[in-house]
Amino acid sequence: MATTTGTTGPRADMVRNRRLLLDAATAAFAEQGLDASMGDIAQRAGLAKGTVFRHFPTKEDLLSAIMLRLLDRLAGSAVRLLEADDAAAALREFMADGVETLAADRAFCEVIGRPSLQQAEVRDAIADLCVAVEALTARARDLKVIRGDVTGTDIVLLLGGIHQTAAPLLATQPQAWRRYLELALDALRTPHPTPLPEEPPGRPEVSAG
Amino acid sequence: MATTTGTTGPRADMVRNRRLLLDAATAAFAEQGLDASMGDIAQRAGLAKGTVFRHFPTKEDLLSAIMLRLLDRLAGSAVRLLEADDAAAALREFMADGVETLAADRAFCEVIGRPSLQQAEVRDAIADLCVAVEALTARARDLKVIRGDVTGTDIVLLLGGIHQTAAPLLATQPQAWRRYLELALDALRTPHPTPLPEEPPGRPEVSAG
DNA sequence: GCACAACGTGACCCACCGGTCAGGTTAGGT
DNA sequence: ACCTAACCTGACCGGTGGGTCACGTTGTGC
Repeated sequence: MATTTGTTGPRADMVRNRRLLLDAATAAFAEQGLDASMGDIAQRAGLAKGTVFRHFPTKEDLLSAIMLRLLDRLAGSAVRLLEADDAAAALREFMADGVETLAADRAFCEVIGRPSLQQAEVRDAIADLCVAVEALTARARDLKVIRGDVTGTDIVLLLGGIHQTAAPLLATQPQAWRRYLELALDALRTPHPTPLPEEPPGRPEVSAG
Repeated sequence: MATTTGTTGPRADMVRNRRLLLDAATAAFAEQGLDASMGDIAQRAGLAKGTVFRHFPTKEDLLSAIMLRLLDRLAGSAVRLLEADDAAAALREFMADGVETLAADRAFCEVIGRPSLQQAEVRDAIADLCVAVEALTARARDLKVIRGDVTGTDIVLLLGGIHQTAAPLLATQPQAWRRYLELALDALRTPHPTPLPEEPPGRPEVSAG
């Protein structure tokens, strides 16, 4: 009987190298976006290029693995915040977390903004995230702390928008996104707004006034 | 006496080719972003690669020329709208124009969001745009149709943010940006908001209540 | 219509990138 | 200690991109 599950699990160095690779790739993609090269990632991990391709057959596969990590983390954050007492504060905290995550990761921004770059798994993970956030949003909506015509998908999309608004200032004012997060929150709190055009996919239900 | 100005102006075919190049590059950059290649641009223009580099020594020079064109157009639009009767409608129209411009041009989005890609001329043109938009914004602010702590720079930055918010939906809902423009306008109209943190550069003056 | 400078051309250079593979290396069971 | 399969390695390949340059072509003033 092996020390790992069933039919002789993966070798120890492979597990270790996979971690090294994921960490190196996370850093490289975060800094350089999709332009990060496989060679550079291998070098950061202290491994040969071939090893990268043994673990991830294509660059897209590696990218997807990292995007899934991030998306899962955000979805987990949303689920955890569902238990918070203050629904408005929970939503704000989630959004701050999301925007900061985007600000720290160029590749994440690029992938989120362009579905054509997303593999099926990533699209699914984004959909899952929208569902989780919809729960968070619904609570705030029901308590009337945000307007009734905003969906979870809106919130997720806004993360990218808020970050992009502040992006040009990122180098000189790393905290500038806070300004535009507050602006967005003011929009969400608008008391008796004219309804927004075109519901986005995700939750076509509009809470009755 | 030459047919052109003073010291034997540029040759006729050069002027024509420059136009062809700018048009081809505009289209290529709009569709493919910064990944558009000089070879592709030459082909679109029906010219040889060498000709492109004769007119624009580097890819960045060509890119800058095109960004300047766009930025000038937007600044002109802002100045023109200063004469409109309805300040609020003028601001909305400017923003709609800006967001639509971004939605139609990938390279513009990429350059706007990353100052490290901007040559000095482009940065100056963006600053000029912010000044023009500040005039537009000041009118609306003075008439109290938008909150007092929003600057022209905010408006310019918001263009990128609004577009980015809708970007993931662009393929399936080309008009989705309208939803987020309305959301942004609601934020701008917030009556008695808590002041936003950290004024952006551009107009540190906050109109007195 | 001539002559020359300005301009256009496309083959060429080099660096880099994603991806492959034959052969050396090592972990881990016995 | 030893064997083997799993794993790592780095040289290698085809393709592409930005940029150059010697040469042919053409617009333009005289």
